[in-house]
Amino acid sequence: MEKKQLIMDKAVELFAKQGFEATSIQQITDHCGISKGAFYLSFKSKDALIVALIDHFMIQFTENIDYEVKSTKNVNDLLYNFYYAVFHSFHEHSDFAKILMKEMMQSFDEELFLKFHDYNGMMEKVISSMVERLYEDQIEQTKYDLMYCIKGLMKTYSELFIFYELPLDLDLLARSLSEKTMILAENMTIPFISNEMRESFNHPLNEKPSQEQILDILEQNIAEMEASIEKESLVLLKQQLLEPTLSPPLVNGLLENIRKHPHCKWAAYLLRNHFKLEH
Amino acid sequence: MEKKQLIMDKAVELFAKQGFEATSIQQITDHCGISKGAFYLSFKSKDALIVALIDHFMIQFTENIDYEVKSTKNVNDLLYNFYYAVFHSFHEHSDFAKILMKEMMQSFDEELFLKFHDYNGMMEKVISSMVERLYEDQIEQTKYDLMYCIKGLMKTYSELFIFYELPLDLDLLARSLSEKTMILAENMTIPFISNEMRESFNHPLNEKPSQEQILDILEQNIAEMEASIEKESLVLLKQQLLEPTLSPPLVNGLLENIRKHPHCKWAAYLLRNHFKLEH
DNA sequence: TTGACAATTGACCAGTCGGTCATTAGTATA
DNA sequence: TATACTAATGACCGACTGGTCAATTGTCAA
Repeated sequence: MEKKQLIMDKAVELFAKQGFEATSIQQITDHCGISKGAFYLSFKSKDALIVALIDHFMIQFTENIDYEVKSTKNVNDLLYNFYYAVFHSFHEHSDFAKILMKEMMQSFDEELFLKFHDYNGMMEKVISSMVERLYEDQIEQTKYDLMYCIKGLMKTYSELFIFYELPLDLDLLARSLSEKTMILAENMTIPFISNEMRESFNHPLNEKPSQEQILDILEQNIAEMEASIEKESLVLLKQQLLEPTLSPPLVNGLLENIRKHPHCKWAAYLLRNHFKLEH
Repeated sequence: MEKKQLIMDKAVELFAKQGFEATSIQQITDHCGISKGAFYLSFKSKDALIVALIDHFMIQFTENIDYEVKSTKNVNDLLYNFYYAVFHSFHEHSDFAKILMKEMMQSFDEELFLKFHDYNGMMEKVISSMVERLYEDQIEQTKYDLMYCIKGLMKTYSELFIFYELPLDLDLLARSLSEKTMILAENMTIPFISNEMRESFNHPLNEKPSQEQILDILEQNIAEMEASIEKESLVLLKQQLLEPTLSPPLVNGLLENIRKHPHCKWAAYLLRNHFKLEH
């Protein structure tokens, strides 16, 4: 299994440098010191590799931001923590961030397109819930504009340190962008994005995952993990999913146990939303 | 020569739909109803085609915005006219805008990268001069942040109607974004982008074109045009460049004559900057 | 040491690509 | 009609791609 990880690590490097289409499997396997045949023992195709990469990183990214927003109690810290977490994640995985920015715009493959669409929808949900917590119904008219401004700031300021390799003052950046966001939220009067407009490029794909789907993922995670606190926590959470007996603090603690494990991030995100825990 | 235009038109359609790399020359020639060999009578390679496309549209785009900003007398209309012109151009050439957004991020080819860099630099100059006219030295600290916010708004709101095909209320959009920009300019206090930072991803490429270079371009334009008012204007402007005799209004009138002709946009832009005409 | 099994290899395949060029079709002049 | 010229064609080329699979190597229990 660590062969899979090796391939993913080296592939991310090459994709970031040259792009997905421009990188051949031969290059990847040369870079790994393995044969071409060995690649196909770990991934059934080149497309399967990029899908695995996107899932691997996007799940971590989405979960991190979601957790940060949900676990911030003081509303005054919300924007700061959000931006800090966003750019911290981008910076930590800057090679993947490069791939994301390059390929997101031109995923002609149906499966990839839907994937990006889904993760985009999740991110919008996180931003939306943050905006609602911040301003409740004060900015009903301009809510969607504010969300798009936040996304615009994220994108533009990301490019600065993703494509140019600058030292990054995360604290200053988060303070600067949260100030900009607050200024906009409190002064905007002319919305451009209406409710109907948003619905016309609707998100019919972003269905809530059913309990069965969550169960599947849990069982899969449990199966592929060695004995550990994380594994026991997963088993307990699975029981809780089937028949709730534990109190919220206990459930929350179990989630804290598993969320640090990279392979459990997705399960943690789904369960947190399922149990409607705010932190 | 109109074969060249046919190929460019059809290629833009296909590139917008499928991307540059994913579109083969065979597809383009099939779509044009010509043979593969005929393609190579008009362009020496596939790369030469995309370079020609980028130049063709970027020159028009840059020139349009520059003209709009320079010719707006009333400072109160400046932002509105700027955004209106930007999105009007994007909308008018939405197929090319798609290509631009997709390929700009991943131009591994040295020549293309420098081209994008150059046009980006020109666009920043236009925005910079606009910001300076609007706020002079009131916002020295936050000037670059404001510029990046403007670019962020442009990018994010472009996606709305470039990738989803929505009806576009240009007036509302321009009003909405210019309000946002003004709010930011007047209230921002925490800059993130410092002078030193900007210099570290510097623009050493964006040299002023020399008089000789402008002359070259003028002569090239004159040579490939049939007799017309535009051609005569070009000849007069060439003389003016060599030894200035005409008064500013006359020069301005000549520029007005040529700027509507697609092939003269570039010359008009260069000359306007050379003669330092404000409108 | 043997033999059964799993892991790994890289030559090979069919297909696509950008690009070339001998050949052909079209056209205007004499 | 014959000639001279250009415009246009598409079969062909070499390079490279993602993917396969018979052959080889490595591993470990008997």
